[in-house]
Amino acid sequence: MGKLDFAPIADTTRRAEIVALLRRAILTGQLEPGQKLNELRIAEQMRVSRAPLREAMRELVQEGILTSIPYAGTFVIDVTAKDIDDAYSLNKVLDEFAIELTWRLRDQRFFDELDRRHEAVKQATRNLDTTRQIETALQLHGLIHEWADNSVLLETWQRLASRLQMYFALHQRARKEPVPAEDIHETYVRLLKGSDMRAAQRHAREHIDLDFEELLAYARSLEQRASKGAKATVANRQQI
Amino acid sequence: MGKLDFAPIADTTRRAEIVALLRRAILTGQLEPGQKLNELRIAEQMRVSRAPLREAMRELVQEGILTSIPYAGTFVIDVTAKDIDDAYSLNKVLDEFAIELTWRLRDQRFFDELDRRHEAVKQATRNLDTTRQIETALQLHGLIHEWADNSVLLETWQRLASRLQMYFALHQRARKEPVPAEDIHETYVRLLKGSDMRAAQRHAREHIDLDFEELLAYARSLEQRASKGAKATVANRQQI
DNA sequence: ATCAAGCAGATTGTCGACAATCTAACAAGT
DNA sequence: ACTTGTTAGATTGTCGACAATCTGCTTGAT
Repeated sequence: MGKLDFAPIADTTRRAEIVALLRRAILTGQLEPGQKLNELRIAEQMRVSRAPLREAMRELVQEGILTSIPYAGTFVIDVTAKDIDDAYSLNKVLDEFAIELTWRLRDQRFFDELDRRHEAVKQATRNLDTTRQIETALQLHGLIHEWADNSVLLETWQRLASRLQMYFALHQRARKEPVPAEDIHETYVRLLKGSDMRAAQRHAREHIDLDFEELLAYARSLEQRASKGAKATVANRQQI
Repeated sequence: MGKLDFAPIADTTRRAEIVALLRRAILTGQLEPGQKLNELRIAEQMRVSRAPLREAMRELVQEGILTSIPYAGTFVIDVTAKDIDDAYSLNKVLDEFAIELTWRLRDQRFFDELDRRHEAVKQATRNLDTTRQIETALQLHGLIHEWADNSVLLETWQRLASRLQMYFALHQRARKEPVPAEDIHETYVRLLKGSDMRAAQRHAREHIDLDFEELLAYARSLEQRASKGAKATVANRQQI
């Protein structure tokens, strides 16, 4: 009997595929915040009945990237500057905790994986693939949460990462300029490889690694515009 | 125009009521960990079709208290000692963060609400209503998260609190002895009213306020038993 | 002109039935 | 005895249709 360990086979329900499709559409910004999801239309587009689609939407509502109002519809969550700020501040706390848990568990496999993900970010940056750049950067940051061996922390992080990805995608789509070429994750990776845990934690708490300041400024500017134009966000709601 | 603020009217979908019913059943321990939820049977019992029931179950899966295996069924999550430990250690981190955020926002209304919830715990304790005691204790601890004015933190706490409630309910049902009569929350409340934030945070991090040690010991004993009887947890799976 | 009542039209919520898949029991072969 | 096929039953996944609810427009009265 060989000691080969197989990976679990893929979920073969329509529901699971719909969840993946919708999540991707939302996180990449193809579905904009506030936008209403018309069940009939989406179901027809996907060649699927409404039952699995509705179940998928229920999952994404609980995942925090959709919101549902009975008999009115299901919408992509609206993003406010406060939401971003809240998410970011909690993120810092979780990072600090994850570093603490991960620290003594670091080994060669950890360092290798860290380099691998770091390299993926750099490659996406070189390719000017902004969507992938966001994705890989979050995966790089997610490693400490995966490695921390705390399932509840990991779940929490993944929920948070979904939103962060959405926020950044939103931001990237808004600004037309190319992404920064320099490597902003260099320090982060170096500290995680080092021997000073406190320094790594401090970096997580203090350093704006993911361009958050710019993201926040963008969100605030959006709200300025919205408050001037009365209920602009509502008016902008489109149907898919 | 009066400045009366109305509460949102109740959700009138079957789905929402089913979610509430199921959640209550799980958190009070009426549905045991590992137990399978038979859709047809539950739907008949609730006089509801499977569609809203399934949607409700999808929500609870994402909420983390149910788990689903395609074409096999949906089960109440299994509880391991590690799960409890993970949840508790994250809980401490979140508490510390919540205290930091709440601290400068404390006002008379906060203190009043703190006392009100504290009183509710004491009353449930006097009445020997263990289920309600757990519920009120978690509501007491939840106040700092509600007050912190960070929506992401609050969401995260609520997910965590669901699990904690489930764990404690499990424990309480197992031990036949009456609950402790003394008031273990006295110090917690006093520190939250005081002026030393660090002390309050230290208390949250160090003091075992919610009988966690005993809960952990119980969970570990369960696993001891399980490992002896091979796959006892699976064998014990009952249908509702 | 303003406002309430009421009437389509569209959309969400729910239902019952059917299809796909799993489980367990049994039979047959080695 | 042990594995491998087969089959019947039960359960989950999906579908199409109907009911409940909302939205916006029209109508009519003041």
